[in-house]
Amino acid sequence: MAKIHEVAEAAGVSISTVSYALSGKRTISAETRRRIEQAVRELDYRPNAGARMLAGRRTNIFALTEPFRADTYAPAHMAFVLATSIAARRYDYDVLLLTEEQASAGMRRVARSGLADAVLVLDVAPDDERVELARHLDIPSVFVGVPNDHDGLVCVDLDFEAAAGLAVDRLADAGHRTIGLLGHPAAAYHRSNFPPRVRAGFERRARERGLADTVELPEFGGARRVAVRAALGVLLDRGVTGIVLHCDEEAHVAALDELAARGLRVPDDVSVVSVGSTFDTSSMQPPLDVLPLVPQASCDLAVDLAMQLLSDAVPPPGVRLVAPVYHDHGSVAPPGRR
Amino acid sequence: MAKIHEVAEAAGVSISTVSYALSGKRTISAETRRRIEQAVRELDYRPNAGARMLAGRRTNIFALTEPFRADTYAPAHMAFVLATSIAARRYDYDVLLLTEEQASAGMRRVARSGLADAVLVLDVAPDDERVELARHLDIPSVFVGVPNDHDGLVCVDLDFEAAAGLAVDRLADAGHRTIGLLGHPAAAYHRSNFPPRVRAGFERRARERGLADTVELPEFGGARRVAVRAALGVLLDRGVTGIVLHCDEEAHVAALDELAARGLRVPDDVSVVSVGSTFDTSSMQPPLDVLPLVPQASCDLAVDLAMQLLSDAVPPPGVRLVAPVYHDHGSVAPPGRR
DNA sequence: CCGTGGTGTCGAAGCGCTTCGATACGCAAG
DNA sequence: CTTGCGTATCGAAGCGCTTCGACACCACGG
Repeated sequence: MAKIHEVAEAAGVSISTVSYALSGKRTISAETRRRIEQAVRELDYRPNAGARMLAGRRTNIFALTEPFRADTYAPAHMAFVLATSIAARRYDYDVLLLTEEQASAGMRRVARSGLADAVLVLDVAPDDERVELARHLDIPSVFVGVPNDHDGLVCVDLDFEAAAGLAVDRLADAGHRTIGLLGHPAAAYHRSNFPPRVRAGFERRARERGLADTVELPEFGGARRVAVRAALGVLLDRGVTGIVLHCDEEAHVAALDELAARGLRVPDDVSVVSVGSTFDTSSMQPPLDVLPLVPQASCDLAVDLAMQLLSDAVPPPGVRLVAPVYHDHGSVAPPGRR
Repeated sequence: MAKIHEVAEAAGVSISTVSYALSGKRTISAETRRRIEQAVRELDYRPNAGARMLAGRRTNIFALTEPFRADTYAPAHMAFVLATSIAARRYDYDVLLLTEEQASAGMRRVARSGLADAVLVLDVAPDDERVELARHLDIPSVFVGVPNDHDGLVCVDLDFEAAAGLAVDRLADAGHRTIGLLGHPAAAYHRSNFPPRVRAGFERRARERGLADTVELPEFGGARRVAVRAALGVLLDRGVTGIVLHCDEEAHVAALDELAARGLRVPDDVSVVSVGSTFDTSSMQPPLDVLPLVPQASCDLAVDLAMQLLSDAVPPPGVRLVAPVYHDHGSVAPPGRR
């Protein structure tokens, strides 16, 4: 592996000139820069990571804490990890994966050994042990997700509440007066930070628009299909004509199957809107309107904020909500043909 | 963050003594070691990662290349990433995640900057671009999976061929004379390294045991269920009484549903064995016998090998196959009641 | 002509650790 | 009493980079 000293020699300049040329922190004449860049290319030079960390007090590494649990829904989490990694690369940062069940241990270890410049916190629980730790860590952190107690933290997330509100609006605008939310199982409301926000947004907007609303949280203990069937039954019995779906892909499919089995067509008999999905609802049978959760949107912003936290223009703590976007796939229509 | 110098001071010894006490590379008296350990605890000391890399020529980091593709089956891949991370922690190693589509770029970058001590290669394709690169890299690598051309590489994997062979044996031992393999879609046979090995093991053992065998690779282009139904139809039409399943969870479920729909009971009418699954087949309806792919087994071994490659007792290149284990859940019985 | 300020480059001092060789000590053997 | 050796510890030299302050040079105005 070539070293900066060899580059300097090849370019006929001093070591420090090479360093400045590469970092751009001091002006270097065009000609000198050209020679240095050529030497770098010829020698296939890349600064040694350890030396850079030690001298520069920059590791160019983000720690990513993602405490994989048994019940973790893999596809969504993988999408977030991937999106974070891609976002980090834009700034020439790499991602160190912390997966230990004792999430705090990893964060503390990495911070104390100066292995990372900042911590990105994924899969945030409403009452997350990492919140308290983040406050006392000596490197900055960004939460992708909003814990209950987020005082002094920098958080990024989709505005789930607004998303649910827009879903309700769409149904109300189409003329529905009785709507229902088919949500994640009740347990998810303690484990994850966003289901409660969807529910709150749903209920608030329903109230504001004067709609009758019902919330059903199927228990997936046994067969998923059975639970979804039961929940859907409750909603339909109450005369629901518009349904907001906030659950995983399997439950979506099960719900659509069940509607079909009951002879109900979407959107002719029932209107459906999906909220906060990370999977593709546009190729379902039928395609569903959706206000998706886009990992890239949150992760790009999270990485941007992390970079700012490392600069001297430190942004203030607070929650940054990403505005939801409505994608129309034709699953909402006026009620009443039933 | 405390530094080694402060630890030395607190323990009343020199810096080098602290270093040796912590690394164990020279003998330190029990009493001195005690004082040092106490100082470390009190100061909450952790060696600075950058300094360690620079001076020690050890980064304590493994790079993990996992080129997430659109068609990646998330749960299995996540399981491997997690297993690797856990295995690495046993040696106080952290994992740096390389996800770039251009997988080689990340490997090269990390190797050239000395960011990692070794590369762990996941999600290996039969004709993987990382193979050639690994040969020319100046840090060692371990492949979890076996590429076609694995000359000079260190590879670890489940012995898929043996697993398929054992599955066939089980069916043959139970008295089945006509068996079928319901495999991954044909495309997977180019993308991944193990489907061909399962197929080869299946066909070879079937031949050895004198069985009639059929291989069906459903195309999941449209609805999964439809494809699985068709493939299963072909197998049953040919008089298959024993089925080996080597496909994803969804296809398993679809296959069992389809059997039930045809009024065929497992194992009374048809025997079924699952091969190389990472998901739980014991809680399916009905529970299925399985020769599972256990991420932990492969990843533990891969990390062990990586550590050896970093030691002076460098193991020879070659393929290390993990022996498959048969888990009986009662889905195989003698044929003929049909 | 000298002073002034901007521009481009260099030398050297670290960053915090590991590790080599040297040293000091005590103890058994000669 | 010296010699030799093993044990426990120390000092100092890097590891490869960043960055600070210094300096040389040139163009400009006075």
